[in-house]
Amino acid sequence: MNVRTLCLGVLTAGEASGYAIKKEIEEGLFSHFIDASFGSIYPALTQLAGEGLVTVRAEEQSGKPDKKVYAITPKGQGTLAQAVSVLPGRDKYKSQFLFQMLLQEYLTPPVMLAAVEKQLADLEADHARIRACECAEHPHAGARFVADYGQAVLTAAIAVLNEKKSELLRALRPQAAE
Amino acid sequence: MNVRTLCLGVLTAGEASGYAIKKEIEEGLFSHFIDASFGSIYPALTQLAGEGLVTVRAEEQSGKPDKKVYAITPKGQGTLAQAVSVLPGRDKYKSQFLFQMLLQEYLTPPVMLAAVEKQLADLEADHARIRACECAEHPHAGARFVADYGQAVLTAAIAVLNEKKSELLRALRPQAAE
DNA sequence: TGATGCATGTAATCCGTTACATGATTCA
DNA sequence: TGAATCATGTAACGGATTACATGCATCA
Repeated sequence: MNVRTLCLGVLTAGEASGYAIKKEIEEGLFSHFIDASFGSIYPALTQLAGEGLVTVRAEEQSGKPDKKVYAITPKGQGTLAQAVSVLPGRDKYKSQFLFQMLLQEYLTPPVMLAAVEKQLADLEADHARIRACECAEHPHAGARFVADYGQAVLTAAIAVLNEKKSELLRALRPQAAE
Repeated sequence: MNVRTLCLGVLTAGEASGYAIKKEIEEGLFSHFIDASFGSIYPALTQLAGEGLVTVRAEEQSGKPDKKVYAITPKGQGTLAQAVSVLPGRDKYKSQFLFQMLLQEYLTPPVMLAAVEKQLADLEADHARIRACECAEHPHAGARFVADYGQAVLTAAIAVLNEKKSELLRALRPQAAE
C-alpha cells in the first residue's frame, strides 16, 4: 500500500487539496491504520495528475497561497478498484511499548509505569478519534466496518492495560489498601 | 526502535546466531510487534560486535558453514537498559486490510469475503503463535505481559471479524436460512 | 529430483521521513 | 509577540527490504 493509492482512496470521498488530504489521514478513520507525511503526499499527487488518475484545479485564495484542489477521475477509480482488489498483505504492527514490556526486567518501576500510562493515553486518544468519526455522519458500510474493528481492538487493549496498571500499582505500594 | 536494539533484546534470553535470532523474532513473542530480515540483522550484529556490546564465537559445524554465536556483554546490557528506558514512541499499525474494508464499495462481494477470510486466518495464526510461546515455559513477567496483551487484542479482533463475516454471508445468500 | 532448513553475507533499490524554504492570517 | 493554521514544495538522509550469491544435508 503506497501513498499514491492512499491519496486515491481519500479522494473518493470528494475533492481535496494535499493539505486537506493529510488532515483527513490524520484525523479521519485512516489514522487508525495508516500514516503519511507531506513529503510523500505532494509528490504522489503530482505523479497521479501526470497519469490522468486525478485532475487538478487551482483555487485562488486571498492571503494564503493558491490551493490545488484534486479530484479523482474515472481512470483513477479504475486503478484504485484494481489496487484494492488484490488479496491484502499481512498487517504490520510495530510497538516499542511491547518491546519495553517484554524486557521490563531492565526497567525501573516508575519508568515502566510511565510507559504504561503513555500507552494508555495513546490508545484512548485513538479510541476517541474513532468515536468522533462515527458521530460525524451516519456512515457508509466501509466506515462502519473500520470503526467497529478499531473500537473492538482498542477497547480490549485498554482493558488489559488498565488491569496491568492496577497490578503494577498494587506491587508498588502493597502497604496501602484497607 | 532499530534492529541493533532488537538484537540485544533477543540476546538477553541467551546466546544465539544471526540465523537463530531471526527465527526467534519470527516465531517468538517478538513476532507480534516487530519484524526484521537477514539484510538488517547481520550488519547490525557485526556493528554490535565492533562496539563491544556483544561477543562473537565461531562454532564449527560438519557440513553446514560455521556458525557465529553472539552473546550480550555487560556493556551491551547497559546500552539496552538505556535504550529501553526512553518513553516509547507511538505504536505503528499499518493495515492494507482495513484500507480495503474502508473502500469496500470498490470490491466485489467474493473479493471482500476472501480478504476477510485471509485476515481471519492471519489473526488466528498470530493467536496460535502466542499461545505456543506461553506453553513453552512458565514465563517471566515480561512474556506474561506481552502474551496477555496480544491475546486480548487478537481475541477481540477475531470476534468482530467473525461477526462481520456472518453479516456478509447473510447478505450474500439471504435465500438460505430456515 | 526438488523443496526446505541451516548458515552468512552484500549490494541495489525502494519508500518514506525529516528538515528546510516561504509566507500570510488569526488567535491568545 | 509568538504559536498555530493554512498551503506547497524539494532535497538530503535513513532504514529496511529484496534480491542475489553460495553450499551442504535432509526429507518427500
